[in-house]
Amino acid sequence: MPDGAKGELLAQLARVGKALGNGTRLELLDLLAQGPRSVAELAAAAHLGLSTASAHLQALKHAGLVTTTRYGTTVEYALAGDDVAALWHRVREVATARVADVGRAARTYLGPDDTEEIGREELLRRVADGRAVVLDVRPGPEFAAGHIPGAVSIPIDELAGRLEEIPADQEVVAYCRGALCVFSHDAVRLLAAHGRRAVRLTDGFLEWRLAGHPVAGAARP
Amino acid sequence: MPDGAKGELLAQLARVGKALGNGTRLELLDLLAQGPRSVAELAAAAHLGLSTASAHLQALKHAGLVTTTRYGTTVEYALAGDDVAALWHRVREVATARVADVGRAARTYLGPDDTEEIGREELLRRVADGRAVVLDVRPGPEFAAGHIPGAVSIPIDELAGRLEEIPADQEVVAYCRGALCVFSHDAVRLLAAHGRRAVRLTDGFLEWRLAGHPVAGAARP
DNA sequence: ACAGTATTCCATGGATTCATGGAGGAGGAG
DNA sequence: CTCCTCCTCCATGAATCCATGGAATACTGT
Repeated sequence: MPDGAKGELLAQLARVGKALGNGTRLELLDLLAQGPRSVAELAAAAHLGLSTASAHLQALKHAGLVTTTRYGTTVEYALAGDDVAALWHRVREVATARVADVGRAARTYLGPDDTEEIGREELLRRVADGRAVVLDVRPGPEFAAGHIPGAVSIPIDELAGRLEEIPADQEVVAYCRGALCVFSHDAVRLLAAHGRRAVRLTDGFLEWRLAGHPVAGAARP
Repeated sequence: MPDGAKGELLAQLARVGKALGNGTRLELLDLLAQGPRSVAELAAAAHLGLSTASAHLQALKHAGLVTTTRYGTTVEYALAGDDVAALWHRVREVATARVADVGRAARTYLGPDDTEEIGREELLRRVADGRAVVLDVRPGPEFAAGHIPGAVSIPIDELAGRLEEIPADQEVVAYCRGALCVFSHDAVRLLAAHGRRAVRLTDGFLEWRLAGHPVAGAARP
């Protein structure tokens, strides 16, 4: 890399890349793609120490990928914009398509390919027909920060104990955070094991939002 | 970042980010976005030692962003696909929009904002009207690997000595690699200094190709 | 087989990144 | 003012990354 103005420009661009070059930061970015969260919440959700989470969040902020807002004593981090969400989505897409080990790791993490998936348009069609109910299995705060209009929220942790809340005469379309999120896979398996007809959305809420579909409940206090 | 399957998946995804986290690699990626090149060519174009260039190219390959093909004794590196070009474009877009220092470094590198720019559609319109001639000021090999149909190739280094090759009765639309490439800025300034009416394409060939416009001369032997 | 060219491999020292625990600072409630 | 909560800053040692020059490898042409 040359010194001088060009080198300086490239070095600045590389800051964005560096921010994406750490699994912990990617996990935080993935959480933030679902909605704004405080440092403590993010640390808990990602099973990180507070210092560690804070440091990584500041690295993301320094790279311009997230912004902060102070509410009293808590600091809320949020994605800097939908272009950042699109960047994160593109990274996953390229990695999935181009790195064989990513496909392997994804299969290990998501489990066997035994669940049926449908696209966003097919979901809309089935809901319009009254054939399907949409089930959001993400943790409660993420549902609250925004979800597919009409979806029912039952976090995956509580699903086993709340099966009777789901109307028995319709099929279920479960979704979660995005293409590499395990919750919807687990939900479909759990529902199928209880004799319910269930499929999952191919990707998740991030892709739904990026595709420009309407979002419910995204108000900020 | 948790251990286990999820941590493994995130670590794999981070490999793509790490590959983007170094200015030298970004420069190589930017060159490869213009077309396939050998190691020696890339090293020369980026002013790198051969060992250094080779090591970085292998890092990009390990992250799945580029592929290699052997032709006799030379190894040709190429972008793994247009999804990688789109990723690189998105990184620049986010960095430009979100990191103040990038905007500053870009202005320093590209020079004062004294050149008129037009979009791709406007370029097509002016060419269709016979009002404008399109000038490709990238180095010869990049023009050969693909260019805007009908464009004339005069590398920026040779432009000062080849001004008479450009028809005097039309205005010039100069373009180069992409949004952060300095050649077209320099070309417009040079032409204007010689009394020619010249504007530049807002971005460059990378964006032209990604937008799905036709490309000439991209044949591979 | 031999010489020549293009590329990769390897060893090295210096710089950067990382996780972590404890101190420090900012704001709110009493 | 004082405690309390939430978060940031700081120091540290281990791990990783980086540029570089010289040796080793792969292939071509003779």
